[in-house]
Amino acid sequence: MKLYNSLERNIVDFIPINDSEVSMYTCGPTVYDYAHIGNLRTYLFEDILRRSLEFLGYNVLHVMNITDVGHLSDDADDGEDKMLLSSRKKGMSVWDIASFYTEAFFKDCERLHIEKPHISCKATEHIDDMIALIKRIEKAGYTYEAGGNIYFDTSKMPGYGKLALLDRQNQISGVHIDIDSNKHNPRDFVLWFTKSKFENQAMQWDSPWGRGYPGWHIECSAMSMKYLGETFDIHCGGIDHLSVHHPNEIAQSEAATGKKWVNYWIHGEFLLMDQGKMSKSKGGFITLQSLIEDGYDPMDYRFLVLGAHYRSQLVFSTRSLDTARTSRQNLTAKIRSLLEEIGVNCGNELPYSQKSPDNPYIEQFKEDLRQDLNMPKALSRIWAVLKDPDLPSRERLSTAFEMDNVLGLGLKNECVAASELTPEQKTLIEKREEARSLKNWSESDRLRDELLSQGIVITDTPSGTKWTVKV
RNA sequence: GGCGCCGUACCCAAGUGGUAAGGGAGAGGUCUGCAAAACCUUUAUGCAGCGGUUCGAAUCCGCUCGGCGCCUCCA
Repeated sequence: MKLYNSLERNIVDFIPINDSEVSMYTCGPTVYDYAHIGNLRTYLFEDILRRSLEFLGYNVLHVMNITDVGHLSDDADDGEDKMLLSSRKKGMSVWDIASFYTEAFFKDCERLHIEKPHISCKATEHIDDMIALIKRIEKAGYTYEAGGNIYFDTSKMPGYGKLALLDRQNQISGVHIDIDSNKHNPRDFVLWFTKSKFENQAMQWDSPWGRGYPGWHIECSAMSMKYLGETFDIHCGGIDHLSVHHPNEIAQSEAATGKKWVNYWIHGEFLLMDQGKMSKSKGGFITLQSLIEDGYDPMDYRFLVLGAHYRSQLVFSTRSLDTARTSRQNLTAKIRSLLEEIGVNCGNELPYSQKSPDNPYIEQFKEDLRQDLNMPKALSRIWAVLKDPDLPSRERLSTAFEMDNVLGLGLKNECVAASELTPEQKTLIEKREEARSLKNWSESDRLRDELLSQGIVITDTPSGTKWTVKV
């Protein structure tokens, strides 16, 4: 397996710490609002990575955090707390906001066939772990107190910012940087806040440094190490985390343990709108729900995402989603016609075996996955299989279903309805057959239109008249 | 201003120095009373432009033009 490791800025061989066991941590959502489809692209990418690893024979332990602690809208000690802002707007408590959007998030994931992490951990349930970790960092000498807050001193960390190539960047630029005057260095960040300027700050905890709440970055370090150990294989997230969040996570984790923390950093690129990136803070974002209300199937969006490599920016448009929908519908239609051909109806046992079919397509498919998750290419293999005239229908299907373990399009749920027609509709079809045999075309066309208005699509084939339910 | 990424047909998109996958859309055809579907065929002597390295470049190097992201909360 080859993967692009952001740490090395290169595609490298993936070698887990323990043979075929893979420990993987993915940065989860901050639950103060719905996820937008840009957020969801990242979770789709992580799902595909996990499924690919599993398909290639690895045992994956997947941990994801739920950020349900309020965070400041910027890294300085000012700005609005997003959770608080949201709770004020909706007239709910911060705790209710968190649980409401957590549920909404998992519902979206389910609709997109994103596998649930083995462990989903809430920040608010791990405050003790964070405090313990900050203590370790403090003991190791990487912190200072200023203005009531505990800061991480980045100047004490030799390789700080390696991931983001920060050493190559010109920090003092013309662009504004609101420097928190308590910081010794602009890149320093808060581990623990005690000075909240918000009234009625609902989320506060006691700590050795005073009553307050944790900094933004510490939760990922504390929880990932708790469940995956002090060094683990893979850490994923959106590309935006490459420059601030992840370097800070690395700095504090490695300061605490003195060892390398994560071996492979894998980042998903952004989904862009015509005008630029989609962002929570700028508003105007698209949710999965809104796509569904516009008549799309969540699988249309999954299909769209599968069509681009995870490290490429993907520009979203109605047109591209329409194309994905058409293409996916063609794919499922092909599946259904093969099922029909071998006489499998809804409810029947599918012609699927656990054993990998003995044809070259699966091996090619695996090779595509091994090449840094080349999903567009992997996806093209399914067309090749389904269209291969030399392969028996049954084998085409079982190969496609096998591939779908990674693609996650739910192809096994496709089936041909055995009988859903009302007696009246059956009569209409019979009447039409009669009219056709008498070459009474106007009558037969009228009956076809009538059935169509009831959602029944009639097609005449060489082997007789067939009907399908309009999608 | 600094850092990084990208420019492949009408659209999306893969491409690992050796002669351009796949999907949409379009065009022709087979079939058909018609329609739809299905199937077949077809659509880039060229990969932003210009130089260079090489027997050979979409792939490597340089420059130019254009797009995007980051440097500030962000998937």
